Amino acid sequence: MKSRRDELVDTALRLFYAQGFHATGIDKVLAEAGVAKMTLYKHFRSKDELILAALHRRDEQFRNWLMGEMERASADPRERLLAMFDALEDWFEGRAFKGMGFSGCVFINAAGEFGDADHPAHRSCSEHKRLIVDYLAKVCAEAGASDPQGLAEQLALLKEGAIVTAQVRGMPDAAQTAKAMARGILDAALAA
Amino acid sequence: MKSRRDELVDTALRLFYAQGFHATGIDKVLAEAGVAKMTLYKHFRSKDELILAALHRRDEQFRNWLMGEMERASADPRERLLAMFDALEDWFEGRAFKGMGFSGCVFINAAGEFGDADHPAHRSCSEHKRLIVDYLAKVCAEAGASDPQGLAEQLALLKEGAIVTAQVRGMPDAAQTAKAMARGILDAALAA
DNA sequence: TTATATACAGACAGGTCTGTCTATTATCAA
DNA sequence: TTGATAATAGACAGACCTGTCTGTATATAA
Repeated sequence: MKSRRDELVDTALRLFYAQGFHATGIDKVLAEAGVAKMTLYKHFRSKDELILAALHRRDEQFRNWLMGEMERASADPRERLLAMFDALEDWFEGRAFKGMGFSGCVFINAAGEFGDADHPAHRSCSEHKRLIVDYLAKVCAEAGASDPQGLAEQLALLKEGAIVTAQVRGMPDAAQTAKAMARGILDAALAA
Repeated sequence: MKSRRDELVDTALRLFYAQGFHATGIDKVLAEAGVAKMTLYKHFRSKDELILAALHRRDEQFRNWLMGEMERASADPRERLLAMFDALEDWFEGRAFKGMGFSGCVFINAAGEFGDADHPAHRSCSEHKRLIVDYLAKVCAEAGASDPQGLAEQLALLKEGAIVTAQVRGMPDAAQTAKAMARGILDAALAA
């Protein structure tokens, strides 16, 4: 059973993601979560703290989902890396997270709203992206890449490009465009 | 000499870009521009209209800059395409637009704040990205690509990925990562 | 039962936001 | 000079924002 705190964080994440951080008021979160204001301020010191909690939840949720999809797709590291882009396509098409249609990457959105690189929310976004690159590098190493870090950076860059293209231009097929490019990169990098 | 309207649009663009759209109040724009409130509301019906005007100005400014840099770099279409990523690096390092440090792409940021794809601001962002792809496709055609549109989509995706990586993770060298990938793509696509 | 912790509803203060209004000043052309 | 245009400062309304406070209800555990 979900605690009131979880209820708040889940609702906040959903609204922040769909409508933005500054555009979403505390009262809207409270009304949708069915929670009293004092309950929020007992669990969090401020809206900023709620924002950080929502980003933290999303980090776990998203990485668990992505790694799960990749590992479910294949046992072969190279295929796992390519499977990332199929997972992205599911996400872009709205099939990945129930109750949350695709509105781009909440971390890219947050980095835009909290432009100062030293802002805690911005740092949290940077950290999320780094963790994903770390995971990709691990899989690249398993695939026998000579420069797993560099290869992971390239694949991550393709992922970001696909997300932005899907969101800003409404082109979910950007996932397959990126996948085709990834195939070329992997062919070159893993042709030992 | 700059008109009051231009003063407003330039100031608004600078503040919206650095601090976000919802986080930037009209009063801040007015104070920085040194313009009275009624002057703003004589030129624009609402803040939303000012936002659209700022995005429109940025569209012209950015595309003029990018196309200028590419055409200045070389007369060879293939080299022009690669020069895009050197221009991006200048931008990421803060050398491109005076008075405006790098805070990502204002269109990506706006699409995040105005998540609804039907919102006029979001549509304006989509349009900007499309115009850039169109230009890239033209240069790809000049380079003799068999599928200039498809190639342009790939290069644009690399560009978006580099921008996001540079902003969210503070890695301006993402431009060179993208350039290396672009070279591989172009080698394959233009190997007639 | 009694004590304790948790959550509730709702009012409230103090600030900020957009957009409107009035009244005044500056500019420039006929 | 006269008249028209444009911009000014600054008050204002009404809405919304975050965060605090009071007083009440509920549930759990000793």
